[in-house]
This record gives sequence, structure tokens and C-alpha cells, in this order.
Amino acid sequence: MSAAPRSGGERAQAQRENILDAAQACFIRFGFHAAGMAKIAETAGISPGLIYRYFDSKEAIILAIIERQLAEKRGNIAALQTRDQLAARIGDLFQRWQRRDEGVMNAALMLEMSAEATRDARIAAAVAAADGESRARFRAWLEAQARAQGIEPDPADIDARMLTLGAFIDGLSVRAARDPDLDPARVAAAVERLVPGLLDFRVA
Amino acid sequence: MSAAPRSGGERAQAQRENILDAAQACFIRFGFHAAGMAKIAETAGISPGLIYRYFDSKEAIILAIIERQLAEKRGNIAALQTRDQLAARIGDLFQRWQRRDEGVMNAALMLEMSAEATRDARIAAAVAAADGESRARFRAWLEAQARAQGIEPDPADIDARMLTLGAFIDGLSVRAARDPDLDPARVAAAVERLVPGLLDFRVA
Amino acid sequence: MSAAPRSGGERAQAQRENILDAAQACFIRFGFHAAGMAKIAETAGISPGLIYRYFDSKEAIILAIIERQLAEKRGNIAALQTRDQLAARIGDLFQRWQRRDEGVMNAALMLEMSAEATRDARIAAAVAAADGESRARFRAWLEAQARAQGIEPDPADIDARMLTLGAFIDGLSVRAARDPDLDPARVAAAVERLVPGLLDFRVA
Amino acid sequence: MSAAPRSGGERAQAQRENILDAAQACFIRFGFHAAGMAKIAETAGISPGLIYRYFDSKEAIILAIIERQLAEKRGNIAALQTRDQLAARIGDLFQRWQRRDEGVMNAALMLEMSAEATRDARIAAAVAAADGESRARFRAWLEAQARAQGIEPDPADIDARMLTLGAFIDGLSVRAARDPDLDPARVAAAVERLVPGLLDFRVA
DNA sequence: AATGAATGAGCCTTCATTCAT
DNA sequence: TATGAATGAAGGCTCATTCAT
Repeated sequence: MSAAPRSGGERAQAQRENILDAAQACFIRFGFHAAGMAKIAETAGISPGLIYRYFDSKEAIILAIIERQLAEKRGNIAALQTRDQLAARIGDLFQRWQRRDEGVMNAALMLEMSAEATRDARIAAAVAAADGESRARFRAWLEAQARAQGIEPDPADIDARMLTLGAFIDGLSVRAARDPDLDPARVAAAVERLVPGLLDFRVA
Repeated sequence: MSAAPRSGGERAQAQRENILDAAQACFIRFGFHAAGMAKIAETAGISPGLIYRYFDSKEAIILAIIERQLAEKRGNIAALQTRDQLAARIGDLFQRWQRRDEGVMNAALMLEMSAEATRDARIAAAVAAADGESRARFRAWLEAQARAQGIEPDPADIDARMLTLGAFIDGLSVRAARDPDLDPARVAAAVERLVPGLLDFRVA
Repeated sequence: MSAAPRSGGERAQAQRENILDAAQACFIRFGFHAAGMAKIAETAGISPGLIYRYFDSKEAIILAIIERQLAEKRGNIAALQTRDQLAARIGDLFQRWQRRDEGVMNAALMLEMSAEATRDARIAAAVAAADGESRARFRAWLEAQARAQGIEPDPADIDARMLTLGAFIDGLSVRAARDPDLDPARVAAAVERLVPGLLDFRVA
Repeated sequence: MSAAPRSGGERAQAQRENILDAAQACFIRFGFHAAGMAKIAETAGISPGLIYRYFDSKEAIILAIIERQLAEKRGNIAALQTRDQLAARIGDLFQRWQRRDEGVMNAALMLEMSAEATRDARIAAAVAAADGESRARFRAWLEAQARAQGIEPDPADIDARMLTLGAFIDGLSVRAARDPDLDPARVAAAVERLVPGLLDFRVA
């Protein structure tokens, strides 16, 4: 009777978020596949049918969740301010991953998403777009760090530092998923050992 | 008289491998969930029913695949001989991941497995067992490197180096999955920048 | 919000009955095993999936059918009023069994159920519970008969009479299943010969 | 290469019996349906394929088992010699049924067979043939009992007695299946109460 | 906007039966 | 005669999705 709320309305947007929150919680707990629409609806406190007023399909929800997670990642990078904070932030991140904190970018979800990017072109595209943006931000931040140290950044060098730090952080998410008992202090020690050198541009 | 050939027979072992190969290919192409038993059977060139002479369930196949992948990882570590080879090996590994080489430890599989370890106790156990062994081997190798340099290794220091290198490598598998276009030369450059320092025990 | 309608709702109850009716018809026609869920669904005029909104499993349906049949049996006993009716009622019962009347306690179903109780603990439990209640009712009725004849009932004697009559009736259901051509008049004759003595407490 | 052993050969006959024994044990333990050919083969100590040299199908085995059971029933009747033995024999029979004795005519099997006779014409035919013969023998025996008491038997009376006793015995098999805890002494008491009267032709 | 009953394709698994050896 | 690997048609069940209300 009335038009679908796909793009407008505050209320509609709130429902979308509600559903997305529920879906995220379910995906984290059960995985993309094992989380059923019925469970998501129940978690969201609505009926299964209603979900389809806000999303075309389960896959669309997954895509939306992925975009949300990636946006959060972008936010994390944007939040880096000084070099001293970086190490601490990485340590915190690891602990939240390990704790399987549902509110934040979740390690298992990130991993599943990355695996899926291997197979699904749309997910791959979303990931590529977000990663591209994240990397641009991070690069800008790193270059600023270099200049703050009076060094004119060399693109290849920046590349290598970015790659190293990025892979290290992603790798920590893998470890967090696979080893829930790993002592965060040991991780912190490794971070402290690695990060300062990566942010110090006065040495190659 | 008519026991299933679970543990013996050359032929039986060959069929197990055949099924495992097919399953691995399917899991890589479609993911653990989306790969149906029918597709696996077809890929293996056998009928669906026959799979159950060799494996109790789909989950048992997943577990077997995981163990196989982890065994291969162990093998990779065991194959490290000199410090010069390490950087080159990591570079190769990345390229195979990126190429989505089906025969070897596959990045998407590793990621999905890690995500699944978050939810399935049996997978978590298999992963933990294999990781424990891999780490012990790797630690021994690192300690040997230190001693070859005339340094008595400090456990905490070894810890940090292992963690850093391990996370970095795992992180590369994530990047390989998410960025099929990343120039391997850039990865190699990052590896060359990071690894030598991690294997040089004469500096902290 | 979205709980299954397991216990409430007029509509839901009607569907349960609908499914149960269909299942009973199929079980009678094909047997517990050979009646497939698809056939039951078709008979009920619904889709296979819908059945599972109302019953957890095929076994749950079997159990529900059994309980229904046993409830009917209890009803039959409750309906006995005078000794004169008993013989006639038994004769009627036999004829309905022989006719394979689907609406009532069906002989084949009863037999299959009894056989299954031999192997399935839950069925055995359901049967035992119902039988216990039926027997208590029947005992009370028999004792009332005795007292109506001025005889204080002897437990052992009541026992023997109950056992004899119960076995005889159950045996008639076996005969009804195996011999569809047996003349009901002959059964009636046997009943007339046996029953009066069992209800006459003035002779041992 | 060589002819099938369907009808000849001592050895072949022995294998048939072997298979039938195994099948009977499995049918009793699991039911006609749940007993798989593989289990039967294993129980018989042969391979699944070999069964098909001796029987055309699982159904053929079921039919053969049924015939064997019915033959045994015939044997039981033939073994009745004096009236004193009858009551004791019935008591024994009940106990073997209750014990789920595998060697003898098994209650659950008999029940399942009777239920199946309702649906399968071939089983119905086999049952009818066997029952006919059993009844003829029993009738002859009863008539002999009457004459031994100096009474010329009345067909209708014989009929009623046969029906009563037959239904009572069949009913005991139902009770044995459904109530494994029923005290055999109570059954014996009921038998003692019922049987003598049925064999005493000097009273109507 | 919302419900939740209903659908039906598809999944994993079993098992009677066949066949190459 | 015998094996047991192999087949493939169901079977029970799940779940994303639709639709009448």
C-alpha cells in the first residue's frame, strides 16, 4: 500500500540499524551461514518477514555489515593521533578481538569476510574500496609522522612500513581468533618492539 | 568381515586423499558451508554415498582438511634452514596465497578455519594442537639462530620475535585474500625490511 | 515474538490435528517407517517444511499419534457402563479393527506401536504410562462390578480377570489384522462365552 | 560362472539358514526396517553382496523369516500333548516373549508381521496359509480332547474355544511386548483360571 | 508497518542393491 | 563362492523467502 522505506525516514533508518545490530551479533556468535534469519529477527525483536522490508536478502545484510565493519576500521585509523598512542591502540584492539567483543570490529567476522572476498565479487569490491580508503588515510598519517620528524617521506619506504604494520595488525586478529589464551602482555611486548621502529623515520 | 576401511589399505588411503583433495578444492572455491557433499563427490568422481565409507560426516572432512593444512604449515616451518631462505620463503608463500593455489595451504581456507575455531570447539582444539607444535618448532629454530650468532636467547625476546613474525605472516595471508592485485615486489620489500632484524640477535 | 506455536492458538491446534490426522492415515496405510514426511504433508495439504513448525521430528509425530490412540483406549474403558454392554462393545471394536477403520484406534497401528515399544524407550514409556492409567480405570470398574454383586473383590482374582480380558481383547486386534475374513459372528460367540464368566464374581 | 544355489546343495541350504538366523536376530533387535543388510551380513559373518546369492531382496528375507516363525508356531501347536501341559506351555511362552528370547517365535516380530499383513498381500497370504494350517491342527487336537472326555464336539463350540484361546495367547504376546515387568506369576494365575475351563468339554 | 504461517528447494545422510574382481 | 567398494534414489529436516492478513 505505502511505499517501501528503503531510503528515507528516520524511523526506517533506525530499523535498519536495529536489524544490522542484531545480524552482527548473530553473525559473530554463529557465523554468516549458521545465523538464521529467524534468529536475527528474534534478536532484533521483530518478525522475520519484516526484515525484507529493509533488506532485499540475507546477502544484502551481510554486505551492509561488512560495510559497517570496514567503516569502523576507517574510523580506527582516523583516530590515530600521535605515535605514542598507536602501540597502545593496537594492544587494546587485540584484547577486544580476543574477548570477542561484539560491539567492535570483530576478528572472526573480519576473517570470514576476507575469505569470502576471495569468492564473491561484490564483497571483494566493497573490501577493496574500503581498504583503498583506509590505506590512503594511513599513508597520509604516516607521511605526516615522517615530516614531523623532518624527513621527506620516500613512497617505497612508506609502502613497506604500511604493509608491515597492516599485515601485523591483521595477523593479530588471526591470532586473537585462534588463541584465546594468548597473554595480552606478550602481544603488547611484541607491539612495543615493532611499532616504534616503524614510526621512526630517522632510521631506514 | 565388513568393517569400513577407515584406517587401512592403500586403496582406501588413496580414496581418502581423493575425497580430501576434492573437498579442499570445493571448500576453497565455495567455502565450508556452500560446498555441498554432492559437489564434492562429483569433483572426486564418485557418488555421494561413497564418501561416507571414508568419513563419518561433512564435519569430519572439514576437520581432516584442517589437520592436513596445519600439517603442511608444520612442514613449512620444518623446512626453514637458513635465515637467508626465510625472507624468500615468505615471499613465495604470499604469492601462492595470492594465486589461490589450491594444492597448498590456502589463505581463504586458513581464514575460514580461524573464524570457525572461534565457534567450534573441535576445530579450536585441532588448531590449538597444531599451533602449539608449530610454535615449539619455530621457537627451537629461532633459538638455534640466536646461538649461531653467539647469543644466549632470552625467552621473552624470543617470544616477541615469534609473535611479530607469526602475526606478520598470518597478516600476509589476509592481505593475499583481500588484495589479489597487490604487487608481490612490494611485499618482498616489506619482508626484506622486517625479517633480517627479527633474525639478528645481536641487536635487541 | 516469533516463538513456534507449539502450545497455543486455536489455529495452531487445528493444524496439529490436521497433521496428526494425515500422519495417522499414512501410518495406517504404509506403516511408521514407510510413511514419508512428504506423503504426510501432501495428505495434510501442506508443505513438508510446515510440519516442523508443529512437531520437532517424525518421531514426535509418532509419539503424539500413540498418545492419541492410547487416550482413545482410555476413553473406551471409561465408556463401559454396565456388564451387558461390555460384550457388545468388544464385538464392535473387533469389527472396526477388521474394517481397518482409520478414525479409531487402529489394530495395525496398535500392533506396530507395541512392537516398537520393545525397542524405543520413549515409546515404551508413553505406552507404559497410558497402560497404567487404563488398567487402573478398568480395575476400578471391575471392582465396582464385584461390589454390585455383593462380593468384596479379591485383588489377585481381579488381577487374573483383568489380565484375561485384556489379553483377549488385544488378541482380537491381532486376529483382526491377520484375518480380515473372520466372521464377526464367531467372534461375538466367543465373546459371549468368555465375558459373562469374567464379570460374574459369584463364581471363582 | 556357476549356477546360482537357489534351490540345491546342502551347503547352500546352510548359508540360507545362517543368513536367516542373522536376519532374525537383527529384526528382533532393531525391527524389520531398522535392521540394515550390512548389519545382517556382519551378523552372519559374510559380505553384504553374498546375501543376494541366496535371497532376491530384503523383502524376500522378511518373507522367509515370517514363514519360519509361522512354522515354529505350527510346531508349538503340534507339541501340545495333554491338557495339563497346555497351561504350563503358555506360561513358558509368555516368559520367553517377555525375555525377548531370540531363538523362539518372537513377540515383537509377530506383532510387526501382523501389522504388515494388513498392507502387504504376500505377507497376508503367508500368514493366512500358516494360520489356516495351525488352526486345523489345533481344532483336531481340541476335538481329540473332547472325545477323550466322552463328548462329541460341536463345531460352533470348538470354534469359540479356539478363538478364545488363540486370541488370549496372541494377546499375551502383546502384553509381553508392552509390559516387560509384568509378573509371570500373575500371567500363570490367569492362564490357570482360563485354560482348564476351555479344555473341559463336560461343561458348556 | 508488521506479523508469522506457509513454501519448497536443497542439504546431509542412509541403505538396499549391484558389480568388478 | 565370495568380497566389499560403489551406486543413487530417497529420506528427514532446515531455512531464506513470500504472502495473506
